[in-house]
Amino acid sequence: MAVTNEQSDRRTRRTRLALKTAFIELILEKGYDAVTILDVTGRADYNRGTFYKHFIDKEDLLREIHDDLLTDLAEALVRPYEGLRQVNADMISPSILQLFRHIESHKHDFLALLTVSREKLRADLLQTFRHSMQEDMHIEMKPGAPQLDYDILLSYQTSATVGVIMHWAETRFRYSAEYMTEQLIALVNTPIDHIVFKRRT
Amino acid sequence: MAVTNEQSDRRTRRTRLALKTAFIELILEKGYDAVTILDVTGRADYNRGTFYKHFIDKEDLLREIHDDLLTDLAEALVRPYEGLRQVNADMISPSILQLFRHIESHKHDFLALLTVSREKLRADLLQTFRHSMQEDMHIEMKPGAPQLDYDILLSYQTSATVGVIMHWAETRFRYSAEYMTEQLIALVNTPIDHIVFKRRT
DNA sequence: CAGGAAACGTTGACTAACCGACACCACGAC
DNA sequence: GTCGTGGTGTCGGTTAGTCAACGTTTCCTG
Repeated sequence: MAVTNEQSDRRTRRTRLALKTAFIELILEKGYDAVTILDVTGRADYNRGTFYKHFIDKEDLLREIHDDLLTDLAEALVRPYEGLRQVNADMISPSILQLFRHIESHKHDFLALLTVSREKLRADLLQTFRHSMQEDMHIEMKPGAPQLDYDILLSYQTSATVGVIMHWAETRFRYSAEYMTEQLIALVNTPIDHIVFKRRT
Repeated sequence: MAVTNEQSDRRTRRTRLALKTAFIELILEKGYDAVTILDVTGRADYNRGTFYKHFIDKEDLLREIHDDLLTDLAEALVRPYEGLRQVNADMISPSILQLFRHIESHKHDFLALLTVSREKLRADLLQTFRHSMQEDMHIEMKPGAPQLDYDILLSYQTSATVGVIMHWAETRFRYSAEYMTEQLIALVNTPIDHIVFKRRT
């Protein structure tokens, strides 16, 4: 049997979404291991057999949720750059904001994935962001500035961004996407020698 | 073709509920007359043809929502009395609370019906409440108390209750079901001659 | 360890929902 | 006038989801 359709039929879209949503809720409530297929289909109000029309097993469903999220995030990150011939520093902020807003609107997905596999999520975020930035552009230094290596710059920036995102999630998204963006952009724009670290008295 | 079953199949339950919910949302957004079948099925994400598998037309759908609500309310009203041989005054409060809680949890339905046909809703509420109380019980006066006519008592009580509910809805359910119950019970228990109406100075 | 419950994974017959197409209206625009 | 444009109601063929049933595995508890 061919893998059949993708999202063409309303019914499949509805069902897959309902199963994913139910799964995420249940993971947050009782933890990944404790969730059964029966739980998922029960919560979503579908027949148990229907699950197997769409997914191989629990891991398969989780993997798809994971992949969906990462794909969407990568897309949100580069969408603001679409059509632009070159990207100046002032275009970074909208892009980061898009990214943070998307995370905020999918915070349950994010938290569920976080509880299941924190380090895998971090690693995949790093890899995805790096990859989609690398695909989309390269850099060129203004004359007089020190020449920077793009690969190193990317490592620096993506690590910092992902670090902030993980912290944001782990503190349960206390602040708004707007505030987080503001802070991150401020950090990017502040040379380290403008900051004074003082020893606690 | 037999009328088939009622709510047996998950699919029919899902679909009917989704269509009803979408319809209610749309009524509140743009008004009953402006809502098309295409709007409803679009919002609910179902094929237009599916609508006609379940409902004859827009009025049919509205009528069903209306009937559902009234049936549920009547049921909520008498459920607390179930199994009791006799009902004393102190059992009224839980019953009213049940009723108000149910309305609160279906406030969108209520508001939608309110905007479509205010007076029909009031009339049907009166009729339904009166009917389900009349079915369930009769009264007996304690010796020494003035002998009251049950039919008149019912008119008095149901009108008062429905009046309070309508006011509650029209002020967009500002207060909680608990508060409304408290107030209504206090009114029932306060003889009119304990209240002093003063002319505004 | 045995026995039983609970979840799994799969099957097959049935049916709701899908989609695209049809003809029919109502209405406003040109 | 008539030409869209947009909503209605209906149809037939196709496909997703339903339910009940099956044997299997897993895991707990007496």
